[in-house]
Amino acid sequence: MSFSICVAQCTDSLASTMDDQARIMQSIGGVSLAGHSVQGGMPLPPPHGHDGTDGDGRKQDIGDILHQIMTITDQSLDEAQAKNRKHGLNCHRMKPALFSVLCEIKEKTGLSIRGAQEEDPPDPQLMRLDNMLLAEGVAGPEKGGGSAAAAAAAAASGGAADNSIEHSDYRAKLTQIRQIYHTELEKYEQACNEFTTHVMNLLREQSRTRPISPKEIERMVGIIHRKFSSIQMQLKQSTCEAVMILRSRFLDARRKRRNFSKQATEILNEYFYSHLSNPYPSEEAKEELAKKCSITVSQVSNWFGNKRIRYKKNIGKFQEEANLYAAKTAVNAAHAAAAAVQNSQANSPTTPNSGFQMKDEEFQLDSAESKNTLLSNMFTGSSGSFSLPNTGDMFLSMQSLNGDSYQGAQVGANVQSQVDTLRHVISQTAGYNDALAGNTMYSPHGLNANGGWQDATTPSSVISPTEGPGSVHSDTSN
DNA sequence: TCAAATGATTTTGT
DNA sequence: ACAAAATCATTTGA
Repeated sequence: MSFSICVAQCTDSLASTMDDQARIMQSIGGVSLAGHSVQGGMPLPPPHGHDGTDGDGRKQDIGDILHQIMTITDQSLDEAQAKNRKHGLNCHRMKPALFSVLCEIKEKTGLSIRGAQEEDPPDPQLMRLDNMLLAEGVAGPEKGGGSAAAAAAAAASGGAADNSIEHSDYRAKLTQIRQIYHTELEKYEQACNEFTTHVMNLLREQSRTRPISPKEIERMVGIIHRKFSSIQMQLKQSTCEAVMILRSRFLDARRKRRNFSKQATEILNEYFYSHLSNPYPSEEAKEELAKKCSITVSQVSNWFGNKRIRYKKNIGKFQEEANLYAAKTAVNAAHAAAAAVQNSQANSPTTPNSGFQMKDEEFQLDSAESKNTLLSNMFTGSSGSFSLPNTGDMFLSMQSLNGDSYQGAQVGANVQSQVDTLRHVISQTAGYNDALAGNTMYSPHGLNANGGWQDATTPSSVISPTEGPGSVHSDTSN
């Protein structure tokens, strides 16, 4: 990617900092060299000037040497020739003197290290990127961090998108990004180290011809590192972007929606229709449903939210479904009730509602519909005439089965919800037109006049005194 | 290919 | 914070 460009940039700017020094030297040299025009590449002049004028000769001498130094820095260093020349310069008798002069000049110009650059404070932007990469599992400890990151990502995106097939795909891509990131990072580090040692060597060598304090070297190293870390930041940034794109593509549940399994839908529907008067599962109930359906709790919440609204919007459309599930749970209810009654009879012979004993065999019918008819027949009586007060009484008695007052043996399954279901069945068949007669209790679906559920305020328990006797508060499910 | 169904998200109200 | 309502984006079945 932009690696080579960045390195080039870095080298450029580094070169420019070195140019600065060269320029300073040039300006220093420029003063004393005025008027001279010695071209580079010349062998060292004879140690001493020709004629007597001592000052003049020495001046020229120094000028020559300086110029040669300049030429050396200007020229490429890799020629073997240059080595010889450098050596010659280093061994020149004027060298120590020149060196000390340079030191002096340098001190006067106060070039050394101004401000020392304050141990660069941690860049907040970089920190943010680092944190994010760590959270996404791109940076940080080797393998295994990926799954944690995926989980974190899932949690961040609303808790949905559970461990599924898509996740493995996502993880594979994330690993790919991770690998690229790490190889690039390694490359940068290597390049940075190489470059640093190269510059250090260069400076060390130069320090023989000009004064370079260790602080200066340090500063130079700092510059290099800063340059490279800015490159690293670019890498981190683009990695973050890549992860973001990946995440939005793979973890956006809306895109990758999957219908729940039939079984899950069944379970949810069963719960919904058997708690029709108050279809607000408690937190525990949600958890249990989630476990049963192998979906998340928030998915359960979503499902109930959708279901409530859609049911309410078009009750007619759901009628059939409601009947189906009502019948289904009614069968279960019958099972449970039968078991419970038998159980309780064993314990206390005076258990009420003995008329509610149903035998399993009575429900061995193949279609839900026929079950339903059977049930409604049961409750409406053979004549088909359905009297509201009777059913009301019946439910009262049924509720007493599960009421607080009931001290007998434990009633097996959730009789409350079963009552709900049964009531629904009845309302579907005979009792429905009677609902207009003013008894809201038998209006289907537990919806009140305002279109709200009868006790939507508290999802679990709390019986409101205004409710009819048949009102059910469920959520003691099991 | 299309409409219906459906799971998820966003907006709004409390 | 939670639920209703509206909406979106996808799946499914004809």
